[in-house]
Amino acid sequence: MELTERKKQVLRSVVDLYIRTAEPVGSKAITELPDMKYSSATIRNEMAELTAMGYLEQPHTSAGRIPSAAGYRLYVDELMADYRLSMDETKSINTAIEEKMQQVDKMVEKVAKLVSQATDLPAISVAARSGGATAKRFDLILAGQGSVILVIMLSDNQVVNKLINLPVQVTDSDLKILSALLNATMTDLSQEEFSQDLLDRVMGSAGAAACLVPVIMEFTGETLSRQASTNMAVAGQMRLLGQPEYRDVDKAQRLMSSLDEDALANLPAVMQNANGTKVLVGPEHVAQELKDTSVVMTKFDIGDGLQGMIGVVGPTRMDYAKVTARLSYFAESLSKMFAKPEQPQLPTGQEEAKEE
Amino acid sequence: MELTERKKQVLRSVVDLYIRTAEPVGSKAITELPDMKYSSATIRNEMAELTAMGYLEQPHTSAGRIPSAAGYRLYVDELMADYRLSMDETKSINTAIEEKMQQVDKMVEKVAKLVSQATDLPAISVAARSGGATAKRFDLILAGQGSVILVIMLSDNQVVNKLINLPVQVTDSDLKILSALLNATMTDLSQEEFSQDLLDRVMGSAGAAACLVPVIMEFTGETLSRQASTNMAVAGQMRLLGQPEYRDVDKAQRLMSSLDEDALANLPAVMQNANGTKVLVGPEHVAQELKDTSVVMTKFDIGDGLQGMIGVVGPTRMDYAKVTARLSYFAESLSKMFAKPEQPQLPTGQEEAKEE
DNA sequence: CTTAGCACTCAGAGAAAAAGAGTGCTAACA
DNA sequence: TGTTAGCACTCTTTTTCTCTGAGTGCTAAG
Repeated sequence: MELTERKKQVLRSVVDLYIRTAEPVGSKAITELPDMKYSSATIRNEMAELTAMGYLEQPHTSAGRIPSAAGYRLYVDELMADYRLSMDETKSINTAIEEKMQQVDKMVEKVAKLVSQATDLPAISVAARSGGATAKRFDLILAGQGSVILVIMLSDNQVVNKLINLPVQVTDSDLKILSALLNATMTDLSQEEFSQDLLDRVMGSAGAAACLVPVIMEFTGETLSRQASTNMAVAGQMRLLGQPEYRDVDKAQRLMSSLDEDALANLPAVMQNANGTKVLVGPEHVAQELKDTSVVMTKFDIGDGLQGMIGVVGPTRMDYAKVTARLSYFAESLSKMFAKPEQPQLPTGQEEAKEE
Repeated sequence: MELTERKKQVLRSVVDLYIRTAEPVGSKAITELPDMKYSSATIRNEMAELTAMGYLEQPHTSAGRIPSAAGYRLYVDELMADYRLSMDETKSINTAIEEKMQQVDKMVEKVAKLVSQATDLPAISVAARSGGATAKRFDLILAGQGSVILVIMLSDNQVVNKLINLPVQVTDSDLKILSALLNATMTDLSQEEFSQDLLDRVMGSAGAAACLVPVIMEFTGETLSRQASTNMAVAGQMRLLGQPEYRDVDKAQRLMSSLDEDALANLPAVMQNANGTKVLVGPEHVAQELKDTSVVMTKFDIGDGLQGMIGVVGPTRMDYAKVTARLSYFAESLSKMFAKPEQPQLPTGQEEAKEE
């Protein structure tokens, strides 16, 4: 059987309507659409054939049709109309990004939150390093009696810090000496280069605060390897409840619990060598738990060897056109923001102050 | 009418059962409890009187009784049995705290997450400063061409950082000079002391990187005032769905949306001058939206003038004994952890590395 | 190839009936 | 005087049944 132009038009109409109403679509509803010049009988025939071809399904005999996974696939790949973002939409996305991206290390959480807001669906955001990070700078700060704060700045401009409690007293100048030493010897090293040998070498010249060195080295090593894997956040799970397919609390709950965890860990892998925006429809999923939801995701560039990914999860019946458009725009804006380090990302810094 | 010992016993039984089953409790069910030596008829009489006294209510004539707000109140204040935490529970709380509290500045989020996990209810965690914070140390780090990372360490050991993009080029030594200046002039100042005057003064001696000063000052001021107000996180909203009273998605959604926002902002105020663990039952609430949920909350000490608060939100029918016990223990452990700066919070630092 | 017409199917709404849980009251009992 | 057995009554919940209407597939005519 052939997929004629008219069949495509019918399929598109069914998907469009179903996305809007969440109810099975009957031949009559299609007839009433503008641009549809055929009678319900004709549409019925077409629909019957589309069903036979696997693009539509029927919940039961006397119901209308709903798109099958294959139907959505076709819709996403060929049929759906481009969704043009309105000025308002682009503007609100830009403002959000500008206002929220202040603290570098909370980036992932904030992006997830923003994307979720923009799409009204649960969102996930991941930052992963392709190469390995290195430490760019160490600072040691005395914090009260006997505890020290270690601040490490990574090559990707993330800042991590750790409170270390000491068994012995150290002075401010001890720390100055040690941090100079750390900066001299331990910066720009990849995780693999943190060897026993290095530890011995640093310990040798560490002076009074030597007891800190093993802790610092271990933490640094850990940090570098952790960052190397992934760093991800999920936001807006509750938004699923807004979708009629999740009126059933059990269903919603089942999905939600998987939204927190490993199921999502696989997603970045899917994006690995893909480019642009990718849509995973229902059963095409890697993760079992997500097999009746769809995922839209896209990559963006953070610079300094960091890869970002944002995505949203929703019912298969989600508004792919809108979601894809917003997500792509988001990715674009984020890439742009990270891409121009010479150029202030905010006009010139008057708005810097606004936070949260 | 008098609240006899037997009436109390009946009331306690009703609340206990209702907490466990979420179903109205009938006289028969009470009879079947061990330690209940009266017939259902007697219990019925008692229940009728408890209802008249306002401690119980009847959803409809032919249903059992459920506790009224007053009933819960009495239960919480006098009736409920102490819940003894098992070794497992205390251990898992301690391990969680030890493992997760590495990054000082992500404390609030992590505590919220942990508390929610421990109670299986949505949790909120707040850190608020009684006095004002001050900056303890400034660092400026050159990050690629034309952008600088500002790291501020606050008097409460929190570390905040901000990426600043520059309209002009600065060198590493410019930054050294400027940060020395900042550390000399801007540390230990409360928010109010950040005046135009100070700005002028610092600008005057700032040298090459002077253009950074306004941005830094503004950010610092903002940070101090923001930290001074509150810093809060909510976690585990979805856990509400596990409660039978929220099988109704609309209801759940309504509550959830208020869980994110202002409704909670009032809670810390309630704790202001209270001590220990506090229970707010349903209609006793400040926040309209929460009027048919209960909140259990408790304070803990972060040290350095910081006050912490943790709390959970749940149906009025929550297991107060268990929740209160866990929450109190949590608060205690956290206080302990923050209270001993001379003493390593982890044995001696071998485990420091574990993160996430 | 398209369309009008029609018999047929089946989910969902509603009404009616049946079941069951729990009560309040009375009267007997210790 | 406090306790309990017994019973009629109330009202929710569950089940069963009927009915309605949307939507279909097929046939035959345009």
